[in-house]
Amino acid sequence: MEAMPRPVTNSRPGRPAVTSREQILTAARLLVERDGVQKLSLRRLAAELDVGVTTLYHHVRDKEDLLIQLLGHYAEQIERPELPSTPRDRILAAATTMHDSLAAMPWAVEVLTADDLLGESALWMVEGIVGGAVDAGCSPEQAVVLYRGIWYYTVGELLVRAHSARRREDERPVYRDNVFSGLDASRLPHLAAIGDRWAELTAKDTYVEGLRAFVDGSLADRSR
Amino acid sequence: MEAMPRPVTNSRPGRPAVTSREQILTAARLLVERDGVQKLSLRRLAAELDVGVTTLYHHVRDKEDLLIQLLGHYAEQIERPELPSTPRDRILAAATTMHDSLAAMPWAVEVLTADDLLGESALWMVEGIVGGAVDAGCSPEQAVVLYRGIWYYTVGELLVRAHSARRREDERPVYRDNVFSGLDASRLPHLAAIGDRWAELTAKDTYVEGLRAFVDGSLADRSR
DNA sequence: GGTAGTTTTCGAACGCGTTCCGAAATTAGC
DNA sequence: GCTAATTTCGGAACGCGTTCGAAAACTACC
Repeated sequence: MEAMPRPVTNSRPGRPAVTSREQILTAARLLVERDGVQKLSLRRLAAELDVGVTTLYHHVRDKEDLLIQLLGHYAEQIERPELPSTPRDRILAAATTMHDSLAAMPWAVEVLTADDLLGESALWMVEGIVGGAVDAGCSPEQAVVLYRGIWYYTVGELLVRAHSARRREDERPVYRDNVFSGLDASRLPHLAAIGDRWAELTAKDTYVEGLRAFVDGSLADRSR
Repeated sequence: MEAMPRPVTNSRPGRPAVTSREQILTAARLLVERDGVQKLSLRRLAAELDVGVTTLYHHVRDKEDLLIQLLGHYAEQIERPELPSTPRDRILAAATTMHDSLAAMPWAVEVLTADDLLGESALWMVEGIVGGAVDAGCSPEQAVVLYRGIWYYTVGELLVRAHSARRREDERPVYRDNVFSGLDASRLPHLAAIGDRWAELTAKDTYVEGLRAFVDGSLADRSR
């Protein structure tokens, strides 16, 4: 974090910058990996870089922007698996990679809704899904609808599960667990029949199961 | 917000409460409807009730708790439509009601991931989905998986769309619009083929379309 | 009436994201 | 060299959610 000697002529007028977007992102990554994303604040980041807090705002628009760019950094490191040649399986594989990669970055959930995805370097996964859909006989419109559905489903799953995981850490009771015990069996017969098993059933990871259902259902009513 | 004269004997020991959960929620609702959810802060709320800020923390655990309870209040007002008798259509109708009700409360997105749903008064929608699935031949396990998939998909759709809507308000450019113009057609052929139409295609509301695909795909591989 | 126990209130303080605006440090033109 | 333009820096301040702890207001019991 040492200020290195700059070239005497710096092409542009104005006060020379003491830091850069690149340095900020590197430091942010360091902080996230060292202390967790919860501890990442602009003030800490500025302190780490030995820079005024507001200085950061000349390089990133706001904290969300920072996190999005950080996500982009990580997205470049996602290793790209060999996608299957069958269209349907290609869709499933790309979506699963997308999901698992994001699930492996627990801090990412805070910005998941921000952008359709993780940046240019991760578009190959979108391509895998859209291309698979087209190869399976979908029109471009249907392919985009399919991709968006997968994205919604994936984001929802990640956010809801991350939230309930955080709750469990804080030892706050999960709301539903209490409600499902004493249900009015005449008004809500099926829920009452499930009863206590609800907690157990919602604990299971069923991402791929739902994904398969969604993809198969989408491909079933494609044109031609 | 006047302190009304209390009965001389108050059953419980301790300093008498100057406000109640009920009053807090009512005031919060007022603030939300008057100034929007963005302006709802515990400080404003305390000022509205003429009460110290920290006093609120004896009636609600934190702001998220407040919003969840607020959501529960609103959920009671969701009018309950006649659900179709066909299992599949019943699922679709219940899910659509769930989605549309939440979409009509734009402030609700801030807590959507918090709970599986909107409180006890809205369980009839869950019952509609789970019951429909069971009536269609699903096992209880499959029914719960189906419900959770719908919930993930719905939450994801609401959050992503709410986020991009907020972006549009702030006049921040949507990231993807810029990226999709110049794509490497050799690496990402299908995305390049779609090109500029991406923005237009993602603008459309395709919730029900995806929902139908998901439900049909789930029901297709049910037991028996 | 006094004292103990209980519950609620609320001011003070912390760290946070963000905005404002004047100061500082550089280049370009004279 | 001087001045103007330009760009970045960073201190001060705002409102926010949240925590802490001491004081207040009540009941119950002696």
